[in-house]
Amino acid sequence: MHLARISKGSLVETAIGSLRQAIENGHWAIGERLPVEAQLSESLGVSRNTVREAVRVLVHAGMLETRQGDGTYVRATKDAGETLRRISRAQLRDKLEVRIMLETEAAKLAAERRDARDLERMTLALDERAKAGDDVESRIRHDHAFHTALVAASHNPALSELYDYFAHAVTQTIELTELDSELPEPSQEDHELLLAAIRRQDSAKAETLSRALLQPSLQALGKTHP
Amino acid sequence: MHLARISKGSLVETAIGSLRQAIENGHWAIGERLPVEAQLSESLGVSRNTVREAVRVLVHAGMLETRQGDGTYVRATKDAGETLRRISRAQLRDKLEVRIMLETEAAKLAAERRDARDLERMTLALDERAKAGDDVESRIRHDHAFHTALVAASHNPALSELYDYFAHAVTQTIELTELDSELPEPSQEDHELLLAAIRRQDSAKAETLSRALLQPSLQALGKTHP
DNA sequence: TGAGCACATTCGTAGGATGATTGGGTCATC
DNA sequence: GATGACCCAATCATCCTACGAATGTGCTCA
Repeated sequence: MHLARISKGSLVETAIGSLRQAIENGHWAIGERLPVEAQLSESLGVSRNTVREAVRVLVHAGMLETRQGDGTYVRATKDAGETLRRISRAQLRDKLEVRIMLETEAAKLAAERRDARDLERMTLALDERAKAGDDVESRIRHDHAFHTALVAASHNPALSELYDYFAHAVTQTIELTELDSELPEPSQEDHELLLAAIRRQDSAKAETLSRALLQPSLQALGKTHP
Repeated sequence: MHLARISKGSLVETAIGSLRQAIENGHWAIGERLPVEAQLSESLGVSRNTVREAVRVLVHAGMLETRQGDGTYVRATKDAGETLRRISRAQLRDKLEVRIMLETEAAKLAAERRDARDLERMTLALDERAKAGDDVESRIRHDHAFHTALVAASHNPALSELYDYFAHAVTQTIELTELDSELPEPSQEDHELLLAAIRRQDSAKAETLSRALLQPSLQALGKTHP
């Protein structure tokens, strides 16, 4: 049996929740200035230190902005941190699916936008990957470098950042659950073909090959895996 | 001429950077316990309050975990918050491009996985959108509901969360820069066709229609827009 | 009019004090 | 020996007061 915890969390967490909800409900509009810390401290019934920790968290979540000597202002009504927290709780299969779609779209764009430097980086990483041979640790490192270079060749920084996050999240989960051995590993040839498609700017082929690269891993995962 | 700022930010920000780098460099392994607050306070040369604010931020970034009466432990070596911060700084065009690719992939999946409830929600939202007529505020609200329902029909929570974030980020930026009037608005017919494709599980058509829906907006944006 | 300065306001940092929680050790009991 | 109650040190959580730093405002004075 599972008993719910009595306390909903620390005072700081409660304060974060109150402030977040007030902002999401539009209690303060974007650009508007919040009451001063002392005022918030009194309203929330906690000390100024506690308010400061809560505000600092929301600042890093992109909701607030503080300016010393001026005040605290609302920057956004959506909590970016909460978004990632929910994503991190998603199932491995779903995260891997997102990673694959990000990489596939990146491959398409890369085929259209790649320049000489992009090709150079991808080629180098792939060569190193081949040289790694049975050195698993080295092969994984250069494999990662190749995929990162591929996504970077899309010349979309937002996409690159997002891919890095999902690739890292997926890798870490796989390592922690020790699923490595159960998952199929894409061959060097598949990688070479993908790079070749991008080199000759064959966007459609790059899409197909990229998707095929990790699709087996996705199918090896049941919906039951965390 | 532009002079670099002397200080990289407040002491708390500096402390966050130090701790983050130490963790990323593996100074403490995952699961390992950090020194106590007093120790960190001395090592970083800042007060304990400052350390606490920094640690609290990293806890919400998913890197650390604190347990009262026990200690502070490393949970991950990548800072999820930093990822979103970089994404939020990306150009509007890049974010819109990511939003479009997320929605397009979602449309494909939705065509395969949608159930009766999904179709019901999408149909309802689209009908309301039509009824809204010249009521811009209402039309936007139901348009948003339709797109959210469409992505939800992919039955991938991670994808849904991600889409919500980008849709929100794009919408907010557009509103703040008052670009609304310059951007083309997809017609009701285009939406109806997309829903029809999803209803008859025509994945390929859903992909094409979804991409076509927002592609004009993307092209209306130059790389120069923030 | 305009430049510069004084000042109140506000966030930033420091240090100490106390409470709450946890984990481990001790010890009596069976 | 196993078990449970209890104590205790370590650690985070919260609060308080004080002072520093930065900002915006309004006033002074040339």
